[in-house]
Amino acid sequence: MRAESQTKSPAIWVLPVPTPDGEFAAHYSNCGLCALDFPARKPPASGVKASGPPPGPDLHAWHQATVAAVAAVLQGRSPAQLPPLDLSRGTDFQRSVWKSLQAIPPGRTRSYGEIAGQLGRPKAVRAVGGACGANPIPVLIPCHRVLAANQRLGGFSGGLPWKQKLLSREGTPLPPPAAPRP
DNA sequence: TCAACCTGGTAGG
DNA sequence: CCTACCAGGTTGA
Repeated sequence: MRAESQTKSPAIWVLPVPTPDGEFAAHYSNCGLCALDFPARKPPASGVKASGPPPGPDLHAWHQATVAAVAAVLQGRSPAQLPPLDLSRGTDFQRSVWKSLQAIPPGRTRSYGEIAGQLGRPKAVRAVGGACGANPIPVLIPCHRVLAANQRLGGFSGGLPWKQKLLSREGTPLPPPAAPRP
């Protein structure tokens, strides 16, 4: 046995994550959850998309944890447990940002500048925004809890409506109809 | 090398 | 309150 072609074929399994807000799609590598997609209007992956080598030890256990974790966040609560996260495809900077995001509890928010300063790069505010946008596992890695200065919403790759919905679920006071206006 | 980014702060109306 | 503009770190082509 030898590594046949693991260079370009990560072998990803995609499983559906049913929730009251739609069906998310969880992508797993042999190292854990590597991506989470928001509900699509027409999810092509309503099943398993296996291809190549065998999955991790317990793909089922991982997925069970994912489903429970996503459900918890959608209810504005902190997940009791997370599946192993495979963030290997991110840069060091991005991983450090994502790690900081995981430290933000539900109902609390930070600004891009706060995250940047926390990482020792107070000027890298824009880079932090970029890292948030590159977050492969939204919801579980709460990039939605990062607001712009002035408590404005800022942006969101997954769509601002989702950012608002997630924040309101955890009781975060959204900027009044006077300040916002992206 | 260059442009794009989920920003931030300042200046002016 | 709102637009305009510049400074700025990191990333991917």
